[in-house]
Amino acid sequence: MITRETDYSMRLVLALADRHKKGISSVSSAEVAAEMDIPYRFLRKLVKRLVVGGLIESRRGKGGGVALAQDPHDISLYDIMKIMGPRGVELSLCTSDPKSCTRSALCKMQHEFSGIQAEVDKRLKRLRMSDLV
Amino acid sequence: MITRETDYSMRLVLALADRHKKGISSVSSAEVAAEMDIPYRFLRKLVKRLVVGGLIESRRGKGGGVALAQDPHDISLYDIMKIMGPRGVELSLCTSDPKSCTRSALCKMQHEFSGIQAEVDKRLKRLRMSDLV
DNA sequence: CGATAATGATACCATGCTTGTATCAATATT
DNA sequence: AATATTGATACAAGCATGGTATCATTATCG
Repeated sequence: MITRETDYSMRLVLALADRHKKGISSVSSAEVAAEMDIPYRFLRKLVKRLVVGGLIESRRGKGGGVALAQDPHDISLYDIMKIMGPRGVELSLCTSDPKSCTRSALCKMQHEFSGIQAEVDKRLKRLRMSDLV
Repeated sequence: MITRETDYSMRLVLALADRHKKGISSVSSAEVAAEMDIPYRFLRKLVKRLVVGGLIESRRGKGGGVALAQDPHDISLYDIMKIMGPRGVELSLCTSDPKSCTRSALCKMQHEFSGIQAEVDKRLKRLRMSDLV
């Protein structure tokens, strides 16, 4: 499921990829919030997580702001979703933690789920920010 | 995401498919709850929804119970997930309700999401209960 | 008829997740 | 020193999930 957090994060990264393309070194969170229609305070929280996650960089003080920490070509939707929470990427407990399923030995579904999970992951990793600017 | 409701519903349907195979016409919710390790009252709610959804049938009174309404071969995991709630099947608002995305015209992601959604749906539909008994 | 075994219908509740908001501290530029 | 930015943390409303409780209805069997 694409949550609001993921949605907003994508918008932010896309805005930064756009600046990157134009050779602009950084932009303030406030500007991105206004441009991409994201609640400012909410965006600030997301910025922090993406910084910790290594996708973007930030600089404090006047004239500061945020910028991509990597080339847009190296950032996939999968990367963003993983930072925004494992629950955004994983379909079921079955695949991520097989022990949580008491009858895993009997369950033929686990294999099927793994296949679906792998396919989804593959496609999310293939979807790079550079393709969307 | 596979929720508890979906998980329990699958267990129920699998138990009924097992009875179907053995030629047993019906079984009580209580028996399935005990056998499949599902909270009884919770299961009762799921039973109702699956009956309304047309996947299973129920008969009241002594000697009553529940049974499959269709052949196990005609019941897919997709069917169960759809009844348990659209949020179980759909990845994002983007694909189900394009109008909810204000910048849909600009958004190249919508197409990608649709592709992933279609692939997941295809696999879920392919996964039939008869394959799991 | 009456006891019993089952589902039908509703309502309720606790917990956690999602989506925000508010406040103050730290820091860099001018 | 003023200002514009991020950093850190706490708080809160709303909704979804998982689960429980109660009473009504219906079918079977003795």
